[in-house]
Amino acid sequence: MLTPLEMNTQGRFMGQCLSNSSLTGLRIIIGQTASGKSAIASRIARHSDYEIISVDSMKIYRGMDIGTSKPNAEQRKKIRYHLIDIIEPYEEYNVAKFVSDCDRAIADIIKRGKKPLLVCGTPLYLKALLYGIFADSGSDSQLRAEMEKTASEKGLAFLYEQLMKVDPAKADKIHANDRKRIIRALEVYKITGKPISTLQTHFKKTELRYPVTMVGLKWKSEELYQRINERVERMFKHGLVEEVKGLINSGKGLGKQSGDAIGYKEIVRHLNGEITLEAAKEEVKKGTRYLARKQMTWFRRFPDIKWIECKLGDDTDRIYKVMTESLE
RNA sequence: GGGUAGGUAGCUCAGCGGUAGAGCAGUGGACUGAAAAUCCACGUGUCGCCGGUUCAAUCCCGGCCCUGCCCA
Repeated sequence: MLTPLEMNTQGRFMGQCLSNSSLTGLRIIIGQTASGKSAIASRIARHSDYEIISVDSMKIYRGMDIGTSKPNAEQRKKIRYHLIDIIEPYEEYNVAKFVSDCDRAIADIIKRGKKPLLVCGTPLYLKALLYGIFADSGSDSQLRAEMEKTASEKGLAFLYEQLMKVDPAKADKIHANDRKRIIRALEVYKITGKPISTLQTHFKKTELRYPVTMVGLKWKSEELYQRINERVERMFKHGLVEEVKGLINSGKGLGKQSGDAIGYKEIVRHLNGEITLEAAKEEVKKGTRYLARKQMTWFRRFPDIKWIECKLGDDTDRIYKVMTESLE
């Protein structure tokens, strides 16, 4: 039998590859930032044979603990977590790596007779896991740098025109100002000789790579924002600024991707003397609200999510009960 | 009680005799190898209330209510 990773390379559907014990599918908890999904997932895992897989583009970085709300040492003693602390902040990561890392983690958990429980805060990663992603091209940072240079010298429109020539279908789909997507599309064309639009076909499939059961925590935005504000206050109280200072002073510093993390980029600006601490805190709150909104635009498009309505002051036992029943 | 400044979008405020605008906040969407990234789009609100002047009032006049400040 092929491993999930091998099947992914071949771009084939592999849902049936899972053992019989998980026929109802991969259990996935989704929710906006600060929705409480991690806490409830931990509680579920503590009382059963689940292991948690983090589907999160920022929890992968070692040393970025407070700002990404990772599980604490106590929790990690009781529950096994995957795809947390897998690389250094100065290292690079991407969706495709996530898909293969996650496939491997799932297979490993199942092989040991346990059940994976995915907790998703980065919807793109989940989508790529479920639908697959083309495997013909990596990325080329030198090529990107050259194109960035061209863009600043001759204007982005110059690159967009190139894209219109080599891949009109893709050019049509993206906006002429969307620098990153224009550069990526040209990068793929230059590496593979194929238009990226002919490779990016997986998301249109109707069959998923895994059968799934998805449950989501849903909040009214005002109440979620209140939780966000409280959580950001807590992060600062618990030493987020010191954490960022520590990362910078370690010598290696933050990377291009990890340095974009909400809660980190704002504090870096504060430490550089650009903004006050109070302003940084407000920016972190604002950025987190923005993140929550963007997560929701993805979730709205995911099919078959069972939503659990949450309210401030809710009985957490009730949510736990509904959640465990939904995941059966 | 007297004086004074004001009451316009969720907030801070600008504005003008021809029924209104900015910043911030907020909202919707796109998204496949940087995604906590990148990009696109979205501004009707009793202009405090009642009356008057006027062809026409958010704007001018009068009264009232409310808020800040000053004086008693």
